[in-house]
Amino acid sequence: MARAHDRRVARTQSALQEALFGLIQVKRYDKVTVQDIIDRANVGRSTFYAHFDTKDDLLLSSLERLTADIDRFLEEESGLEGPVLPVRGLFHHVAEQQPVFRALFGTSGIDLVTRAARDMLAERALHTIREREAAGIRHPVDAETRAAFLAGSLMTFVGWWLDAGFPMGPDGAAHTFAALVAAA
Amino acid sequence: MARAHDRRVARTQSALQEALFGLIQVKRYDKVTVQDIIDRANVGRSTFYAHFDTKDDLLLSSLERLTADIDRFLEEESGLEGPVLPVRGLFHHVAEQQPVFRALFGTSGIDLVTRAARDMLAERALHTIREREAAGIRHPVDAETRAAFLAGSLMTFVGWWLDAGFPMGPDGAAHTFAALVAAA
DNA sequence: TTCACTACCGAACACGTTGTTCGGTTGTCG
DNA sequence: CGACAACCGAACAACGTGTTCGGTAGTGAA
Repeated sequence: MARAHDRRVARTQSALQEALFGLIQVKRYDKVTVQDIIDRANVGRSTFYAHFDTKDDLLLSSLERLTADIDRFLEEESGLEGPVLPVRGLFHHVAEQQPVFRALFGTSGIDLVTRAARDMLAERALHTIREREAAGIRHPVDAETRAAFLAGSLMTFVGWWLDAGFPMGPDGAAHTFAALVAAA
Repeated sequence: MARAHDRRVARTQSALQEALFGLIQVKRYDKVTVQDIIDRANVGRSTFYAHFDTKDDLLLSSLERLTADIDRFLEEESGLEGPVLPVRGLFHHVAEQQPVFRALFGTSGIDLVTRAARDMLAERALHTIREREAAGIRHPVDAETRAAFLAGSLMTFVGWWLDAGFPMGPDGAAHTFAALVAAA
C-alpha cells in the first residue's frame, strides 16, 4: 500500500476508481478485467497491484466515500418524529449521481437469478392488483410501483431470512412479511 | 444443443446443474470456473460446451425449474381475499430447499456493494427504532427484523427506481416509499 | 534548489481459464 | 443388431492474472 501524502498516489487511485465506475456502466462487473481498468486509467500493470490486491479491493475502496455521503444525508434528516429511514436527501443524491448508482445496481453474475425471480413475482403481484382494482379496491400508489415493491421486498426479505439463519419458521416469516408490507 | 430423447443428455445436464449448485454453496459464483464444474460433474470439457454456451447459460437453464415451482405455490394460494403475494407456500419451499436458495442469494461480485450499503442502512434504522422503543412506541415485529426489512426494501426500491428510468422525481420516490412501508 | 525517496512504468514471466477442434469410443434408441 | 449421436480427452491459441525487476521521473522535505 501507498502513502497518502503523495499526489501521484491520489491521482492513480482516483483514475482507477473512475475507470472502474465507467466500465461498470458499460459491462457487467465480473466481466470487467484488470486489463480493462488499467487501459482506461492509463496506469501501469504493476502499479495497479501496488495499490490494490484485487478488483474487488478496488471496488470496496471506492465504496467508502459513497456510504459516507449517504450516512450524512440520513443523519441530517434524522429525528424522533419522521419515518424510521428519512430518505428524501438520499433519493435526491441518487438522482444527482445517477450514473454511478445505476452502475452499482447493474446486473452482475448471479443477479440474473434474483432478477428473473423478482420479475416473475412482480408480474403475479401486478395481476392480483389489477383484479382488485377491477373489484373497486383502490390504493394511492400505482399498480406497477406496488408490484415492483412487493416483489423486490419479498426477494430481499427471503434473502435476509436465509442469511440470518432462519430466526423464525416459514409460517412466522410469512406472517411477519405480511405485517411489514401491510400498507402496500 | 442436444436432443431431449436421449438419457445421456438428461444425465449430463443434471450432473452439470447439480455441480454448479454445489459449487455455488462453497464459493462465489463468479469465482466458479467451468473447469470446477466439469471436474465435479465428471463431464468432458467439450461435452460441457456441447450443451451450454457459457456458465451463465447453465445457470439460467437451471432456473426454469426453480421459478416454475415458485409460480405453482403462488398459484395455489392465490385469491381475491388474501394478501397480494400469498407467500406461505413459498417460505416453506425455501426452507426445504435451503441450501440451493442460500447459494442463490449468497454474495456474488458487486453484491458486496449493495450488501455493505444495506448493512449501514439497517444499523441506522435499528438505532432509530430503539430510540422510539425507549419512548414507548411499540411494534409487533421485533426491531432487528424491521430494520433489516426497511434497509433491504429501500435498496431494492432504489434499484427499481433506477432501472425503471426515474418514473418519478426524488421527492415522489421518497413519498411513495414512505407510503409503501407505512406499516413497518 | 538540491536530494533522497518512492511511485510509476513496462517488459517479461509462469500459470490458470476459456472456447474450439477432431479422431476415437461408448451408450442409446428403433 | 446397426446406425447414430453423445461423450471423451488431448491439444490448441488466445486471453487474464498476479508477480518480479531494473530503469525513469515526479514529489516532498531540507
